[in-house]
Amino acid sequence: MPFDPELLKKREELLARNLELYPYSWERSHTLLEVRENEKKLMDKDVRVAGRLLAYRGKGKMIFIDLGDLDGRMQVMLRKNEFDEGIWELIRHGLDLGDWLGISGTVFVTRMGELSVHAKSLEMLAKTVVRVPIPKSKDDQDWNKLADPETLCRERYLHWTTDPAARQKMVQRARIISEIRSFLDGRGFLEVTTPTIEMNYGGAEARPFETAIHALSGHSAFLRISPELPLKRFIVGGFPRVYTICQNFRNEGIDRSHNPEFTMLEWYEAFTDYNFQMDQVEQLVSCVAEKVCGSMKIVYGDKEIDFTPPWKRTTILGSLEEAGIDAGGMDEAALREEYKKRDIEPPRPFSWVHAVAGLFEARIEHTIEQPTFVCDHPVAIYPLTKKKRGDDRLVERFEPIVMGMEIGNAYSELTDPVEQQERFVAQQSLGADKDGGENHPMDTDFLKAMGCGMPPTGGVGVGIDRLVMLLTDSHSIREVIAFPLMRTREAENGGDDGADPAEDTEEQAS
RNA sequence: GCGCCCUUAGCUCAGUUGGCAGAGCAGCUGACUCUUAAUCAGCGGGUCCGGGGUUCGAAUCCCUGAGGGCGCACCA
Repeated sequence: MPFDPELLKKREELLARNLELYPYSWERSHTLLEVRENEKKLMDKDVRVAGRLLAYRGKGKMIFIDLGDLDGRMQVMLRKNEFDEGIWELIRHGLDLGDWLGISGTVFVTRMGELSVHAKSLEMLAKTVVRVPIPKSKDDQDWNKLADPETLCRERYLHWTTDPAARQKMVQRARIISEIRSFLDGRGFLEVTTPTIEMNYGGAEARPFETAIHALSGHSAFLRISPELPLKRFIVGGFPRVYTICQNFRNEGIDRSHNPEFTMLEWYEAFTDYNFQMDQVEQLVSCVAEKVCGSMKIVYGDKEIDFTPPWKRTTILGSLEEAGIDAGGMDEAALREEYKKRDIEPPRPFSWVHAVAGLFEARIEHTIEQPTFVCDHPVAIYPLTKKKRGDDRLVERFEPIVMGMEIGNAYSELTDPVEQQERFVAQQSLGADKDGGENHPMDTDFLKAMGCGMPPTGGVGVGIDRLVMLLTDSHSIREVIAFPLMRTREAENGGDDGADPAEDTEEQAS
């Protein structure tokens, strides 16, 4: 049982005294922050405030409590001679840290100089039956602060309840998404919705989550790995500027910058190429940073990141050359030597394109700190991109990289339907060569759509979670995703059946 | 998937060489009408992550399972 027996008992006793513990509503006049911000105007005036009980300092016939709400905290003073006996009894023995309370009273300042509410009445808005680990704090120090990273993620309501900074992170995330919308809406983009469940998946190189549709006799279906192909159908259909903000699902690794389910922004703009979109990305991100963080220069860990345009622009081959690796002038054999010389594990299958991409990831990517566009990637890996003008080995693609993290991906989108078909075929044979044997399905309907005529288009994807990480100084994707994926806890019922399931799976596997 | 580490009261953590399970905060009882990590006096609180083993004796050592953290691999 998740409930605390002592608190359950207390709840029963209070209910038996005809006290309302879970009322239907409560009229609040100000948030705690509003009271603080309007101190002068509200001085000696009546207010009705509500919040969670965060601290209780009893001094016999006079009690001070602290209430907290979304973004504020306020002291409340209660005096015995100003309450009925029954309510005073509730105040003395019925309150626990975590309870939601409604206070009506007068704004004043204590002799110690603290802005407070002198309570005239107190009402219980929600009696807790779980011990909420409210920390004590003074200045910048905290005591007994919930610290177990597992609990913080699994029981996020406790994290939010006990840590204002964790709540603030969610507020910042919402603001960032809101500012992105208003930026794109302001430039004439249409926000559209694309399917989460698809009969065919595509738009990225990733293993999908597979499911089954009962209504279609168990026909297999997939969770979207990218909204790219549906969005391009919008372009074909005559919408020149579209975007979506959606969850993508990739059945792959989980670590500090990867969650199986993550939020993606993608937009497509007809009649533009990747050069145009580079300008647009730096404008979007710098604008959002300024609106949400108050400046284009932000702090991340012990570094300062400057999002002020223009950002540095480089290429895969150019950045390798800067690092003393002339990959552009090397053939496959020379690249193989380079891997040996630098003791880097070579990609498999080994080819010029994979070798170049691999060298960049191993040697360059993590060293990039300030916002940088890395352009012109090897062709074979990116089947949805136009070839680089003047170099058939490359495609017109860029990735904005900040603090070693890819925060996006953009193309001059491939619009020649016949070349698209050829690239899909080439990608399939490439997939068959890999040890995973991962094979992407051919989306012939998408080819038909492109065959109907797709205007020149620049497309951009931005990983919202990673952008939020940067703008909120978060160093794990779990800090900015409200409910990150966690393994379920098993064998909570006890018993000695712990070993059996493992044996079963081993048998099935062999 | 591989390696290393962690799991003790509601929370944060001690726990020596294998020898009665500990502290602070929270909680309970009492005192206190301007406190603010309130203070003071007293009290209660445990599946030491689960299961098995070694031992006269296990939080501690061994095996095994679960969950978590970090690193590696995977992930354009």
